[in-house]
Amino acid sequence: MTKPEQDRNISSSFAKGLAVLAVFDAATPSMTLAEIARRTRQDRATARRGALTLVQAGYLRQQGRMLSLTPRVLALAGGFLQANQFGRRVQPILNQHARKIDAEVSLATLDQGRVLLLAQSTTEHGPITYGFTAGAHIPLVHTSLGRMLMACLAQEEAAALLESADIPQHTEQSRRDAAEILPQITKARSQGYCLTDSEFEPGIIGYAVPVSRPGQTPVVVGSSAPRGSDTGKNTEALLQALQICAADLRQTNVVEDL
Amino acid sequence: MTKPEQDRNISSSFAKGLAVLAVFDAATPSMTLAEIARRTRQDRATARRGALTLVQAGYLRQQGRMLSLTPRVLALAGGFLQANQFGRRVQPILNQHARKIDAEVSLATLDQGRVLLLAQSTTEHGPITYGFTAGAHIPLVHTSLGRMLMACLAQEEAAALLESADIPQHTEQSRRDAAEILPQITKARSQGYCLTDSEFEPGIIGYAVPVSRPGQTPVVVGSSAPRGSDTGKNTEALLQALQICAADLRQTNVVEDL
DNA sequence: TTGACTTGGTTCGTTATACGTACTTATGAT
DNA sequence: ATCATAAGTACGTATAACGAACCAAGTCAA
Repeated sequence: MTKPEQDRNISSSFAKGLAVLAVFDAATPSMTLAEIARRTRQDRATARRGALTLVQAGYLRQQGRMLSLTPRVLALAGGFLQANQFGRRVQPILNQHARKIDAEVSLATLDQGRVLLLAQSTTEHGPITYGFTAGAHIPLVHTSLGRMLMACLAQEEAAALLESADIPQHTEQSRRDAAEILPQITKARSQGYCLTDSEFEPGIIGYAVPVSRPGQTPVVVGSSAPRGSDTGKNTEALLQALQICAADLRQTNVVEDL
Repeated sequence: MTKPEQDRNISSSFAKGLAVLAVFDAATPSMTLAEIARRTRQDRATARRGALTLVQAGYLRQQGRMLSLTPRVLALAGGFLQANQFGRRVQPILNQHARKIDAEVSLATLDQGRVLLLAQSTTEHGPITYGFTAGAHIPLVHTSLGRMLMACLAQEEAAALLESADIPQHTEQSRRDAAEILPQITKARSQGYCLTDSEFEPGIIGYAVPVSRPGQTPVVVGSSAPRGSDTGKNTEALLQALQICAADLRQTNVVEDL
């Protein structure tokens, strides 16, 4: 037939099941079977089998007709975090610098065109907290982390990614034109850091610098602070602190291969 | 035939694939195909299909003949953490009390008979850090967290769990006899807290108190500190702080249903 | 060197199994 | 009541997962 040569090395049922697990994100923490089927574009019966299998495996729990994730999914992430020594090597560095600059410091990478938060300092001092956690997806085009990540890519890749991304309007200052944003990315790449001003949260300036070396999987660290009177002076200090943080992280070699 | 009546609602291929994903834990962060097959007790060809599917889905990466987890698994955990407001509600509470008592505070639950770390304060002050992260499995029988978790179960359940658990010898002080440990659990249940002394790390005292209400899924918070001259006085203060921490967590209602 | 062993990859016939349609039974809102 | 949506059940069919058998390449010991 005109069948697209189904790869015998790939288990399609497994792939479909994984898709079911993956639809549970921050936006939709608990869903009905019908909803899962719709979002995964799977047949209801198929989605149901996948979901019930996940329930039996302990990754989903069913209360009434709603399905939601169980803590067991954390164990999957735990494997990654432990393997890469996040607890022992990464987190201390983030915390140390966070305390120094008195603001939250975040480590992020790209995951299927979205910004994936890998780790985050969790000292209490920071004036702002968005409530993000490791594993959270954050906006791509209007955050310093996202733009710096795109700047880690080659120009064409960044342009393509930006093109395919949707551009929401978080604040009045959010730039909405890709033609206006791309130069910002180019600039970030050449100067080695990225600043955003009020494009995600009004009055908040975002700072980000790269951690990964050119060619590697993009990884960046960033922070944010409210715009104040001494912003100019602070910017200098913050960026410098982030650069040191990035250097410390590079030395651990844990971000070598993500 | 004598077939064990395979449930038509469960996708066995999917379940097998999940098993492949789950073998990647802290002990074995990267494995070969043959190793995966052995540990999952699957046919080599079957394990290979599962692993390749995971690679294609982006959860595993292949370098040479070694397979390891990608950061994408964090996104799965992120769904759970965001859904339960860990970043916004849980983490701040843990940090706050950690700072007060100047030690790491951990939140844990039971997952298939093992202790699963849900979250952890990450202030830098604490004198000791084991490098555990959210999603890590920690010892069950020789930690205060583990024993307090067992104490949250009914006596028979706890006994059964203890019976089935293996009892390693982390230190010279590690009690190795279940008949000696069970009373400790009973005691923890009746007095509402649990202490362990040097059974996991020499010279370290572990403290834990329950968070969940009786009947709910067991959840506990705990901390640890080196044994000092003023231990007795500290114990009082630490336990009290943990109790308050637990009460604060209860008020958030986020641990209601895990 | 040889030989025994492990690993990764491929092929392929068989059969188990996942699929999806169709139908029935809840649930809930208007 | 009706209409709409969700969940559960059943089953015939097509397919896709299975695992045995195979080859090739590497590893280690004798």
